Amino acid sequence: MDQVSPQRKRAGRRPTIADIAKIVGVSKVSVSNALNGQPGVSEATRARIAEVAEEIGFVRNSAARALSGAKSSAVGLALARPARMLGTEPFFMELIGGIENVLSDASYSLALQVVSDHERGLEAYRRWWGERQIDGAILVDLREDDARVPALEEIGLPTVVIGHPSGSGSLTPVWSDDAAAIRETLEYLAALGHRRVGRVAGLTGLVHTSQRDAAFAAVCRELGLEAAPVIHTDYTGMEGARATRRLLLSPARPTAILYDNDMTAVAGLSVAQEMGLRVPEDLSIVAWDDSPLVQVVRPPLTALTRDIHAYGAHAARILLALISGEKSEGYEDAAPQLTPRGSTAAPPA
Amino acid sequence: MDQVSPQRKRAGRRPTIADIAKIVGVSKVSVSNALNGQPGVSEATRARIAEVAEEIGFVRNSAARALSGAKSSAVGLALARPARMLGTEPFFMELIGGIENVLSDASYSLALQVVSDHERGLEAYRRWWGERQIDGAILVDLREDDARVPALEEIGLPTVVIGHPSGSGSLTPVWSDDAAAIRETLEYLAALGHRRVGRVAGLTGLVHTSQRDAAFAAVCRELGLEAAPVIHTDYTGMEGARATRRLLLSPARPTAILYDNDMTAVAGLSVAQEMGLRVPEDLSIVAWDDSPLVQVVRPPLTALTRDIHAYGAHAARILLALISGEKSEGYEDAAPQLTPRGSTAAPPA
DNA sequence: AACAAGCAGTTAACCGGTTGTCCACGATGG
DNA sequence: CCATCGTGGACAACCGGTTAACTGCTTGTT
Repeated sequence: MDQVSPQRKRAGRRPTIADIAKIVGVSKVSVSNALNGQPGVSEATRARIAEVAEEIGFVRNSAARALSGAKSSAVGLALARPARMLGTEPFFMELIGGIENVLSDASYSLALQVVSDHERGLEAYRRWWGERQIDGAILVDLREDDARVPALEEIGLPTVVIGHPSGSGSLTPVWSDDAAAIRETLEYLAALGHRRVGRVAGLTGLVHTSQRDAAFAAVCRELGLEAAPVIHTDYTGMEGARATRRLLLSPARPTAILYDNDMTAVAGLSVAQEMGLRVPEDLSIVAWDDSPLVQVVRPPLTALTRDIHAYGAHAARILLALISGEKSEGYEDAAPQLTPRGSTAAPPA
Repeated sequence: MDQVSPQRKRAGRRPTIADIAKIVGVSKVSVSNALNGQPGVSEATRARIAEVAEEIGFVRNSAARALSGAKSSAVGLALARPARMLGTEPFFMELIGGIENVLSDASYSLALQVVSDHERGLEAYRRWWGERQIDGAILVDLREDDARVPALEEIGLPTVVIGHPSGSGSLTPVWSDDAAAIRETLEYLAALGHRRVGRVAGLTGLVHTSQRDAAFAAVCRELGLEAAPVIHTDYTGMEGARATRRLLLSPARPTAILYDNDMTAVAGLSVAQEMGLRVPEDLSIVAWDDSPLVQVVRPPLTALTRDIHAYGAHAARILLALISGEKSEGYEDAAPQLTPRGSTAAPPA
């Protein structure tokens, strides 16, 4: 009866299990058990409860449930980027799409926060965890000596790191073999006859950047290629253009350039064409990450294709497994595949 | 004392206000009030409580707070897109960046769900609301006769619609004057001497598409321009290329084309160049939405610039106001500004 | 002097589920 | 015929924080 006069009976009060209990004539507990498939409720009552719940439009109050120690059915992802740069990165949207796909099948939702740097990102994870908002976390943009790794290890939050195991500590990594992709690309360029290959790389400090740097140097040496200087950028078109200009004006101008993302590659293409170089006759271009962008320019760019969507999906799947208590060694995703298009050819004689 | 023996005393129990209360020697309520800046607590006690809270690393349990009818400090955004298409749309990432910026200052987080269609999107909003996961919602991709509008009106969730007031019902709209932008563009093209202008539009059924369609037709008539057929696309490069091809092969080939987003414009540029047309000498191109993408191609594209980041920020700010009970008429953002670049010039004689 | 008002706190109840404990009832078994 | 067991279900306590109502006590008013 005390249900009838709460201090502030809101007009559109949402139905609770107590309402169902009253209607069916059983206790709250039975309703809870019935709705959760717990034993101790007869089939008949169970059916009746389900029916009434449906009828009055009952929705579980996840706050109440979480309060009683249950899961919160959400995972967190803090993206450390200057917000204005996000739009230029198809990568993350695709990744998020893949993650979401898996999560929503499990009725999990994704808490997303865009922060300015890793420090604030860590704060976000801490807050989410403190408030029991999330059951697990996904870490991206792994850096060398990333402070977030030990921090998340300490609070014991199930976490999947998108990045190479070498930097993920005891957290579960999901990664791809970038070195293999570099090798495939350089072998391809060497076979075409290129002897001097440049590289426009991404942000220094990121684990995958230095891994690619290392692989690039190693494979060049191995294949007897002359490695032009590696120039690091922030992935924007502007820096990609500048880096390309520097490479093309250097005394030892490369005959092919490998870019770390699609945007810098497209910018590089424009710069080359502006400088009167024909692509691919005078300069070959390879972009890391296939995307509509690299396919829409002329010539369409040879690219390292990977299924980013699947990548995100794998990460999410493993995270869900971790949350449900399973152990996981992580997952090595397929290495990026070289997709030759019109931007690569034999170097000028 | 009952604190000491809960049925399952987890090892790393997180501190609660009861712990603080015990240490400081006051009641839970005083702690709650102190921490929330409520009156009824002396400055001294307040300081002491803050100190202890900091010391033992207290974090509010938002589930418990939400259970007591408080806000959940999150807003929801369900994005209805085939997940794989997201990456191609800088627009949304920028928008989300802007939203996030404002939200995080208010310690709000954004619940994001990528769904396949509006129906599933509505489900997401319903679930979030039912579970008290969100205090407000943001609606994008407004369609004509959008079923989500009456649904959200009915459940009474504070909602901001990104889209024109004509379709937002009693929900609060945030929009920009697309008609003005169309007018500015067409006047500019007319002044250059163009007489026949084509348009590669976005998805039919979206409110802003038909608004632009209508404005385009009206202004063409007004200026005495011959409107080439409007071709609708799904915003992808592929359809943009196809549409461009159709326009350029039509008997009444336009001398200028206005595209509804950056991707189709860039695709159109490539198609034109492939067909041997020089841009801007033979064909002028204008892209809706400025982005790194349109600036990185050659020639860089004349574009309708708008500050999407600010757009998202405005929406978020208004939503927060709605949540705190204020009324709002909505907000008309600045109309997109024409930014002339190298892709527009006088038509061939 | 008497009373209202304000301040700093307290206690109890409550939000909506979940969990541990206990009970009544009927069937089973020896 | 009585002890045992299994089953559907009830009851109370609890999760952690918020709100309403109330209690002393100090201060200001008239």
